[in-house]
Order: sequence, then structure tokens, then C-alpha cells
Amino acid sequence: MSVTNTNVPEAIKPTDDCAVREVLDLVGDKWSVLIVVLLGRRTHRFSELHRAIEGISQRMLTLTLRALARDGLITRTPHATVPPRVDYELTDLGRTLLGPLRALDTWANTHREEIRAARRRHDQAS
Amino acid sequence: MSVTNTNVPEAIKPTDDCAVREVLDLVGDKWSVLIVVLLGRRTHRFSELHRAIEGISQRMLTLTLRALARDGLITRTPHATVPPRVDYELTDLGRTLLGPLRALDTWANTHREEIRAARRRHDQAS
DNA sequence: CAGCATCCTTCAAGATACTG
DNA sequence: CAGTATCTTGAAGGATGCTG
Repeated sequence: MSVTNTNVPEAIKPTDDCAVREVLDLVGDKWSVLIVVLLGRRTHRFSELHRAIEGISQRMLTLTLRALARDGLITRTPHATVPPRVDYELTDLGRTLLGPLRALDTWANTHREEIRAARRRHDQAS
Repeated sequence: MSVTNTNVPEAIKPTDDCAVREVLDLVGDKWSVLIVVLLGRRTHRFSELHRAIEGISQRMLTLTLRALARDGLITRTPHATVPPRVDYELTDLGRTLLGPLRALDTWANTHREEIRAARRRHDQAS
């Protein structure tokens, strides 16, 4: 199913059939967008990401980076130095994702208060 | 942290500090975007959504609708008829989300093959 | 019809300790 | 430094039966 095309049958299957959900399967988890955004600014090494992202464990950083690399959004380049050093960088594909993410970012900043208000109203009423 | 503003310190906290992650906390789950997209076309009643969204359980449909209503993205209007009937509809706020979602949708459709290719390459290499 | 109440399973994610 | 290897837990989600 497409968000854009409205000339479609009623039914929706998650993942198979909804393009937006495919994106969420790529970067909808807890850490991926944070990494993509940081790498959107500049190349980072592993330890830099680890320090920059508050609260992430070494394990989750490794797993998330591996998944992003598999999907072609980032590259991993190890340097044979001592001590070892591994750089992570957005691919061209990864960079194209920054635009849509910016749209979401703008939306969130614009409507943040509206959402909080709705929540307060709802929680009050019940 | 903002995706747009690059004049910011290094560190990122998830949820608190990243606007994109806030959106993902609203609609990043398995079913929310599907519902938002369907309601973007027209008002639906509960049973219509249940039939339209392949694989969703009554329980998850109820929970997801409730969360979306709490965040002010949709409205719930029960009709005192027999048999009972409840309509769900996007709010103005909910409608403003369709734009950013469309951006993601377009991105996914454009780069779907690229991602599949990257994945094949990666899985081959290992 | 539109749900709620329970029980159950699975998996994302965290904690901790170890290593090339 | 940049990871693995285990173990554990919490929350998301599913299955089923009941009800105003």
C-alpha cells in the first residue's frame, strides 16, 4: 500500500504492503536514527558514537551498526592501526534518508506542544 | 537534538533529545502508521479497520487506537445505535502528519531495490 | 459490534564479563 | 579500541473466551 496513491484496495498488510512500514523496519528501533543523524554530520568512530549516544550499550551499538551496514545505509571501515580504529560513515543511500527524517523532525518540533496538550486533556478526562 | 540544526553539541539522548525519536515513539510501532494512513483516506469504523489491516488482533487494534487518540492524532466517536458503532477519524493534527509520512513513503519506494541489493551483497560476503 | 480480561510467547534491549 | 559471549528482563504482541 502507498500513502500517496489512494486508488488502491482497502486492505493493508504490514511490512509487505506498506512502504512506510519498511522504513520503520530499517530505522524504527531505539537507536538507528540517532546513529544516522550523527553520521549525517560527520564520520564517527565506534568509541565516538558510544560516547555521543547517551545510554547505549556496546552490544546495542554493535548490533545496530551491523544492521545499518547490512541495509546499505552506512559503511564500516576498519583501520589496521594500534590501537585499532573503525570508522562509520553514511553511504550515499544513507544520506538520501536525511531529507525525509528532517521532515519528521520539523513535524515533531512544530507539534510537540499540541501533542502534550492532547495527552493532558485525555489523561484528565479519565 | 535536531536533525536540521548542526550547531549542537555532540551528545544525544534518545526520546528526550531527538525530535525524530519522539515521532517514532508515537507511530513507530507495528500498526500505528497503517491506521493513520487508512484514516487519511476516510473515516473508518472499528470493524472496517479490523478487516482492512491484515493480521491485526482485536486487542492490538484497540490498544493502538487508544494510544493514537491519547496523542491527539485521531478521534473516537461512539454512536448510540443498535448494534453499536464507533467511528475513527484523523484530527487536524493527525492530518499534518501525512505529509512527512508521504516523504518516507516516497523514499522507501525509490530506494527499495537499492536496499535489497545491499542486503544481498552483505549476506553474500559473509 | 466493539470491545475487555487473561494468559502466554517472543524478542528487543540491558547488564556484565571477557578478548584479539 | 572495538568488539564477543552469556544471561536476564520487560514490554510488545498474539490467542482465546467473555460481555454490554
